[in-house]
Amino acid sequence: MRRDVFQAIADPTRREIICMIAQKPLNVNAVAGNFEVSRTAIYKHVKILTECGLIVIKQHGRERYYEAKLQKLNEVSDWIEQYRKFWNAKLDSLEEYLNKLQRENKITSKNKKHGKQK
Amino acid sequence: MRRDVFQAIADPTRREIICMIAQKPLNVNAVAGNFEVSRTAIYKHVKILTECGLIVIKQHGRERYYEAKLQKLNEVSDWIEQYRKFWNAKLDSLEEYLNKLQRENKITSKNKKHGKQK
DNA sequence: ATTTTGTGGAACCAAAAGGTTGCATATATT
DNA sequence: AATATATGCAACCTTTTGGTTCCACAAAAT
Repeated sequence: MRRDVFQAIADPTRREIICMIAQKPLNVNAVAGNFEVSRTAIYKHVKILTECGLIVIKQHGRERYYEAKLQKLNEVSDWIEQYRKFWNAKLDSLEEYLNKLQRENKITSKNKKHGKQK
Repeated sequence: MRRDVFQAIADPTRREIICMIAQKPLNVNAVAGNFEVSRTAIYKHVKILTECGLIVIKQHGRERYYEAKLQKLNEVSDWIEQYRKFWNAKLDSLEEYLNKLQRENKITSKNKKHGKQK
């Protein structure tokens, strides 16, 4: 039973749940009311989210409110950030290419001006 | 057969594969050589990664080199970024609290100065 | 020409994931 | 006290996932 943030956010339903309770804390029924699936199914998703620390539970009488605690998402964005330089490098060389095109275009424009100006 | 980036990076083996070929393009055997599992297992992981666009294949003779193409990871980091304000907000109020503590401490220090200066 | 190497993929399997119904229990409401 | 509501969770089912072995085929190497 692997339970890390990467796996937690892999499921679209769980991402929706995160979206909902990030706005304001809700209890299971309130969350389940917005889905087709049963309360138990939502309960299981929420359990996974609490087990990996993306949600905390605040009890009020018999009701339990789920609160988003999304700092753990940093694990994911940190992992992604280490690769950003790779695709930025690619984009940089694209930019360079475009600049080169532009320089060439300038020359062409000059030629045009000289050769075809009306 | 859902095939989105969130699900693709959920598996730790696939994240390792991404890490490896981000350094330099490799073929299946080279990748599989670094894992305990079979070539076929790696082949399947790579297939998933290509199907969601995180990897492209460059063929050289009978060899196929996998290249990382990680721009799609933006989908994930964009999703995370929309929530950063939530946990930053929490950090902000912590900072405010610390500032308040510091202000109170200043007053205490002043009192100390007045009362206990040598 | 024959053998070796690199690869894709079918067929199969066990475990995990995501769902359900049904029941127990604690807290509010009447 | 009796009823209604909010919740946790066991038991069960189906589909997906991650793995395997085995075979086919194309390109290199001998």
